[in-house]
Amino acid sequence: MKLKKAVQKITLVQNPPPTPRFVRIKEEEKAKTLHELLDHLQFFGNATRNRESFRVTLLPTAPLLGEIGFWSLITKDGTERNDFGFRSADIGKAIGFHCRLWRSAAPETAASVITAAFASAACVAIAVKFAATGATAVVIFRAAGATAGSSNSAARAETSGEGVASAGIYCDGCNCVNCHNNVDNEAARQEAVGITLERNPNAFRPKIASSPQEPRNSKETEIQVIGKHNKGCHCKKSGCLKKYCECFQANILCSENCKCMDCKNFEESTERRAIFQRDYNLDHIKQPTNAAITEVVGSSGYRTRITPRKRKIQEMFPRKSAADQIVNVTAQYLQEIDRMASSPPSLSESFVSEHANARISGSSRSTYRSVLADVLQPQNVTNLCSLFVILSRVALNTNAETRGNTKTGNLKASAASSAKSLRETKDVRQPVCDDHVNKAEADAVDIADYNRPMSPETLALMCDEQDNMLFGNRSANEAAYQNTIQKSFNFDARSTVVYGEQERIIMTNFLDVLRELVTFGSIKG
DNA sequence: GAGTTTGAAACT
DNA sequence: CAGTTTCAAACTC
Ligand SMILES: [Zn+2]
Ligand SMILES: [Zn+2]
Ligand SMILES: [Zn+2]
Repeated sequence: MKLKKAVQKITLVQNPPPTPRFVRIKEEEKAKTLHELLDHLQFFGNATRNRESFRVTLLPTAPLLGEIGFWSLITKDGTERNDFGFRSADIGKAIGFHCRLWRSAAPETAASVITAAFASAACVAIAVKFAATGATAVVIFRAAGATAGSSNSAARAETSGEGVASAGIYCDGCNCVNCHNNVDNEAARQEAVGITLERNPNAFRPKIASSPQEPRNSKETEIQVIGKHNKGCHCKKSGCLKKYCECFQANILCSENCKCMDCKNFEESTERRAIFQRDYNLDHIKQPTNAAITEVVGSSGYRTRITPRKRKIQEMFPRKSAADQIVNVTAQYLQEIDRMASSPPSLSESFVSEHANARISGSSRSTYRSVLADVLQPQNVTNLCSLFVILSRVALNTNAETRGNTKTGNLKASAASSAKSLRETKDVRQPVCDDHVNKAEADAVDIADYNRPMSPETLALMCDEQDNMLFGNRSANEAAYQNTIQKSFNFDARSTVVYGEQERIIMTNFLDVLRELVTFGSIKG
């Protein structure tokens, strides 16, 4: 008993509460095999998520994936978009998310519904259904910081050091949680400043040399010329006439330090003049009596306070070991992946499929056809989506339970049957977006619910379930591993396990899907 | 220097 | 005006 307690203590020290981000995969080599596996697919971009929402950034190279067909994200007016986000709660709803089938004979654009989404340490998968045609697809994004061989960004941020504390200005009345940048924490603040300076001696140097800060009554144009951005801006799209531009924001003209494109922030610029004139009019003509007040905040941002934009230091007091603290509950499925990754990567393209029902009767020439169309059956996508949904519900309900009870059994059955149906490629004609599924999806908000603890009973059930469901006859090692997981954590650390378990369920089943697809690909090609 | 992540301005 | 999209700096490697 004593020994056990000691173990717990050590584990606790090594495992502080997980940050609300992706769990880092501990063993890099195994993680690498996972990424190798995922490299057999193609990522469309990177993704981060928090509790409420997903945020996805398309890779710059994404259009090149069009070799086998690709969708881009577009706005309603047809322009391309780089990144987008959506809320977990909106999954299953029509949210005006537009996709375009790229490189199709006749690029089609349609509003889409995100039918499911889930996130793991390694990837974010989003299932989309085209509203118009009913075509479905699953797109896989690489999770933030989950590039092969690297630790995740949360861990990396631990060692990064841009402080919030800036040049003697304290936070006061800010909304920071646990803010230490104030007079009560002078020592800590100084330390953070010191660390930051050590890393970057220029961290607190003003960006603007002799920028005009003094209020004045008129003739702004003359004053504005004074000052120069030390590093210069690198604007590309704003013309340096929006506050995106640090020069414009600082109320100075662009200089030779700038590497901006299409710069309109120079003395003779008519565009700049126009803005200036408009600003002046707003301040002095429309609201003449308020002139003194608007001195503080100009309508276009001139004369606003210049606050350098800095990334937050991670919790001000970096915990060095955090990178190594997250439990590795992924070992088992990673072993599976090892096996898989060593097989020939015949499935080397994006995981994109189309719904068979979507094809317009007769000719299909007008629609994009993936080279994987023969490999990826619609059922794969459908089943995968369904799996997301059901597993989401499992996770949700499991978390809602405070103690293990009979409900768990139902959920177990549900998940198990889902996984089963996923593997069987029976002809499931049911569209992903059927009503009852949609409802489930709407409920399935948060698969990885990080913080809620799970009872030991439930935990045990979940573990058993996975064993039966995924590994049939588990090895003694794996059994021991499961025990270790359960015994190694006290109440406080348990949420980590919960998250890990959920992730493992999902990823393992996800793995099954991928394996199945690889198998098909091997057979085909 | 390229690629990624982040905070925030701009937009609706 | 809250939610979403666009933007460029800060960051990492
Ligand atoms: Zn600029
Ligand atoms: Zn500039
Ligand atoms: Zn410029």
